[in-house]
Amino acid sequence: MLRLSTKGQYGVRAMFEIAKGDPEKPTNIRQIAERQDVSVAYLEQILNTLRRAGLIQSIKGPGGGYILSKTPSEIAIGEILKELEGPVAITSCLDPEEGCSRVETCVTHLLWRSLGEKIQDFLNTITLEDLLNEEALLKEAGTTRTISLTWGTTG
Amino acid sequence: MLRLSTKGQYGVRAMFEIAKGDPEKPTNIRQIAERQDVSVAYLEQILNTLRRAGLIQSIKGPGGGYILSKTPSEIAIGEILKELEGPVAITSCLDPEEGCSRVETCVTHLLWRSLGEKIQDFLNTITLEDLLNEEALLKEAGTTRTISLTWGTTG
DNA sequence: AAAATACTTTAGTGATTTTGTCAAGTATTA
DNA sequence: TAATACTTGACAAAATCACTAAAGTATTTT
Ligand code: FES
Ligand code: FES
Repeated sequence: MLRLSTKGQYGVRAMFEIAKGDPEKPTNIRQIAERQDVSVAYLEQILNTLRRAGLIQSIKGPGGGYILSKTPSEIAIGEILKELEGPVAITSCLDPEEGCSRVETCVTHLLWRSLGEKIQDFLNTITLEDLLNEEALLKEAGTTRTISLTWGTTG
Repeated sequence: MLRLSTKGQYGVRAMFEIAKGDPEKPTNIRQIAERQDVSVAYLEQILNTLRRAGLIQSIKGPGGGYILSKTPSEIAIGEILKELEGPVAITSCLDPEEGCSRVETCVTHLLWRSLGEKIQDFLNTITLEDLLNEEALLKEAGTTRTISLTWGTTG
């Protein structure tokens, strides 16, 4: 339950891949596609959305590609997902575009709203920089799984 | 994003409706359907799943219906959803039945896992009793929205 | 100017999932 | 034994997902 679409997943992975690159040298779409194992055509859609949202910039011509509009620490995962999948809305009742007449008296509504806010908070806290740091830790530890996540459950 | 299917939503609402009833007198399916505005046929599917999972018991014959197998405080929302929608799995990589070869080195995987665990923890903390208490508060406050949720975001 | 590179945009499509409905049961009790 | 009520499995319309395809626009190098 509560699955994220591939669009959101690929979007985050693509942003991560761009973040890993040199801020001066754009990462081109084929590199992203290859490293993250996603089709170029599908990535085009995704990166386009993210560019229109202002999260990345594109540079055309030979040697072109994509760069981040802000530093990795300023880009939260929640922002990326929001652009690709809209705001967190556990139920249609919570969707600004749909709504529900029961809202006023519905107890479960409060539950879903509360859960949604918790998720949103979490996603807005984690940034691309956190992912970069995490990868550094992963490599250090070799194949051993890192537990020292600042956003882990044990914390 | 991250929408719950209606099956899960209706399931929780149905369980709440049963929890509201007298533990001695079963709530019949038509009452649930009417009060929660869901079709009887669809509810049958849902309640059947929940019964097989042991969360509710059915009582046949005239005056029959459904009762909870445990007290409301012993039934977490997470249990209900798990039966109707399977475990939380933000990505297919996290699904026990699917998996992914990248798991070992994938940073985003750690992110989704962490988020999933947070959601799971939350859903396992809230019980039907919490919902009952919340409704009592709601009625007390009239149309004013209650903010005093123990599981609210204001903490 | 021309060619190469690379991003941009819009359509369309097959597979899958969701959201139910329908119909024919079985079990229990007044 | 009739009425009530739960049980089960099959099925289907609708929506969403996860892409693919193709033609276009912009920029830079030669
Ligand atoms: S059913 Fe829509 S708010 Fe509860
Ligand atoms: S893509 Fe499957 S674990 Fe990251």
